[in-house]
Amino acid sequence: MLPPEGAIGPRIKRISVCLDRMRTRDFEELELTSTQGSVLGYLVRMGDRCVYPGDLCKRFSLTHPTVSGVLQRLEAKGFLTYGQDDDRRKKRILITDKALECHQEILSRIARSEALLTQGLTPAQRQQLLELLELVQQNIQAAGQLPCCEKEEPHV
Amino acid sequence: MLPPEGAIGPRIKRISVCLDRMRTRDFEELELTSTQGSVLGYLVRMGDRCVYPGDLCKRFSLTHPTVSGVLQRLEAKGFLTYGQDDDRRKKRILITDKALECHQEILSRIARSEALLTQGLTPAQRQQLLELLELVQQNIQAAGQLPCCEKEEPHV
DNA sequence: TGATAATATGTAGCAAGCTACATTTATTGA
DNA sequence: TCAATAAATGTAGCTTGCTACATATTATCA
Repeated sequence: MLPPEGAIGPRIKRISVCLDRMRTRDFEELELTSTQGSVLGYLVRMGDRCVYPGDLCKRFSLTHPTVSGVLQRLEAKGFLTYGQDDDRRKKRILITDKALECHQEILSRIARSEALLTQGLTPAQRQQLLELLELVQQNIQAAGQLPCCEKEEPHV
Repeated sequence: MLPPEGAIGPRIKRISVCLDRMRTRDFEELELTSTQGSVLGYLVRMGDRCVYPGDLCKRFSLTHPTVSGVLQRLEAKGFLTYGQDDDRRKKRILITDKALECHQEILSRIARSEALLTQGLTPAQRQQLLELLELVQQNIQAAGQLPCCEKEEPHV
């Protein structure tokens, strides 16, 4: 029975929540939240390559209703549009000029928050942290922690 | 401009979200969510010591409206009551028999998720990760990332 | 003492997670 | 070919975060 002081889980949760709070404040002047900034930043970095909502689910380990909501809010604010694709089950995502205009701001704010996070760590420590987090992530994903409603239940 | 693969922030966020999802499923048979389990587990471990909502804010780095909501739902499900204190601004939290009955289950589920998280890591790696996360947390808190509405704005 | 400030909590309303269910389109196999 | 399955997304309703605002009580100090 580990005392909470020595527990990894609560510490990760705290950092995640604080980081989201900080980033949402930092993104405020762009009319974006932390999550919206992350998604839009990813779309910007992907450039011309087609991105579908399902890709965002995998990329961010989120369920499709979550991604759906974020995309709807980004569309409502004019940062992207949501079109049809050849495969009409899919929706092709296109970022707008408004998004392109502020894309440098988005990327630099993302980079800034990332830099603040690992401030004072040596490059070796940073690398170590990254590798340890990868192991932790694998542990969770090995435990079958994909979103419940996304799981395929193969027919008998 | 770090590529997302090498970024610490997104990785921490992903792990945090996946962990919450996993724990909420694991807590399902106890009629608790991940957050509710964490809070109730803390209260159980505190035993007779007085705990107030404000203490939970500090403990979990959450704002008071968030804590308020969690406590209200725990009270609605009969896991605790919410009384008056000598200092009538404060509300004293008392866990009920229902909570005491399942407290072993709660604590063992918390321990189980913690164990899964660091499965396969050596004790040294685990310790390293903990220390690195502490540094990261200090970086965030040094950046003044306490909840905005909790901040005292000293009068001129 | 009594006004002002600080402390502790509550409520409203929003974003972002989730599950469960529904819908539409593609794919597959007898 | 066409029924059944899979895939991709949407919606409803919940919890958990947040900010902003409101309220009640205690503490402070001129």
